[in-house]
Amino acid sequence: MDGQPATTPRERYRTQISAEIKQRAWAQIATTGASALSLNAIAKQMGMSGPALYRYFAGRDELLTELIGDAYRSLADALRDAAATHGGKADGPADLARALRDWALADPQRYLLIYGTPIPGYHAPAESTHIARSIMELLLDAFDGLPEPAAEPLDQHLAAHRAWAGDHAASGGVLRRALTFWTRLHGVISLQVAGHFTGMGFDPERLFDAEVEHLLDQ
Amino acid sequence: MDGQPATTPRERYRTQISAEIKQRAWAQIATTGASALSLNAIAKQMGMSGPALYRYFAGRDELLTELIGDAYRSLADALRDAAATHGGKADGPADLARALRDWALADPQRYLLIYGTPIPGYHAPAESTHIARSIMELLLDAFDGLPEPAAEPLDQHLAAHRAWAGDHAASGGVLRRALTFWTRLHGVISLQVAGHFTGMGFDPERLFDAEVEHLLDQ
DNA sequence: TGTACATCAGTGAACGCGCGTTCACTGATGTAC
DNA sequence: TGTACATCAGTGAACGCGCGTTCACTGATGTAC
Repeated sequence: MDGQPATTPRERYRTQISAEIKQRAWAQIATTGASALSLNAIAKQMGMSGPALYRYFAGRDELLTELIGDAYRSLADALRDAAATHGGKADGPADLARALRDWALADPQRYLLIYGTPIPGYHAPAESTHIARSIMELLLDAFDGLPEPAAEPLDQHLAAHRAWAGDHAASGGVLRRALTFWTRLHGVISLQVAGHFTGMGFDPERLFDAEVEHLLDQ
Repeated sequence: MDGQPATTPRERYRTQISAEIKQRAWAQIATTGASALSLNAIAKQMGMSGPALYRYFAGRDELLTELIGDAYRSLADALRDAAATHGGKADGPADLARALRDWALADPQRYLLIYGTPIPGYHAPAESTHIARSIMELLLDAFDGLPEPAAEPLDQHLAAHRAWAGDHAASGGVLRRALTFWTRLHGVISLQVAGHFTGMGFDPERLFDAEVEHLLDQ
């Protein structure tokens, strides 16, 4: 009758519990940071015993791996949405910038899980490399076709070392602008998220907006 | 006979052991990161029992506080040296940029101790605010007196919210350029240190140098 | 120079904690005939 | 519809670990007379 793959009650239950574990893991990370992520603490919150979680994740590292994957995917989605809703290309980069910023500030620890201090002894899953690359492609798309400013020495180097651009046929100038865009945004965001602007008096958003403004005449 | 404050053998011994503790703490941080800093592990390395360290530091937090203070001071010194050795002002900012980069890459974990993900439950000592401010003053000095480019809307906002500039009489344009300089450099450095450039193919140093190049016509 | 005392670095045992992970198990839910 | 079996979520005890920190103590070093 229905063509969808049948989902048994047990399967539904499984995915539900699995989702709750992740959700509580995120809540924990949001308050105490990723290094304090504890399976036992999550289990206790859910009214279960610690070993029960091993029915859902092979261990702490696997849970962390899934969380990092989710974070990456969530960011990629947010940027893809921002790129899609804006048809006209002229404001493309600016929209991506604001999407990145909103995503980062919505949950700073989630941002830091990806772009913050690497967790000692932990190696990012291979999947994250793919997602990171697809994010870069979104950036390249946003800059591709914009009026190109004067060429710079860096353009040649990037054009010659474009492994990160995949199949994208972006010019050296586009590569440079997209990459510079990316590093500048992270400069403002990471300093803000780590609290280095607190007490300085100015509004970080103004600083961020100014960086975005400079994109087009960069 | 000698006017210096007398240093007894005991005092000398104390400062020596104290220094060795810190040194081993740094070595530990360099390999496993700050969150894994362990008093017991340090004591074991030194062939002492754990509680012995309490003769030198009131606890783990105090040791961390001192390390962070040392890191801040070390960075401030490096930047001050870079500012001092260069008499001509034109290249001042570029020298500061390279000093910052060299300092960060010489010991990435030390850089991350300050600019990376904040340690959960730990609050930076008040001293670090002072040092951070003195660093910003070095930046302002470096930009002060350079030919000023066109004014920007951000200039006014910064001129009106200049708590972080202390007594410095820098113009809005100088405030903006110094601050933007700072965030852009951290963008490149933090992404590199967190490993987000690995496998991308290009040379991060070229990207950094390009950012520095843009300083003067910013 | 010698003796009595004070200082203080370091020890070892102990406390209480939480962690990740394994293991044999109970008991409920689903499946096959 | 009913019975026999398989699946599998969750439990509780246990292992071994390392952590920060306290406490009463030993023994060496320094100080005062």
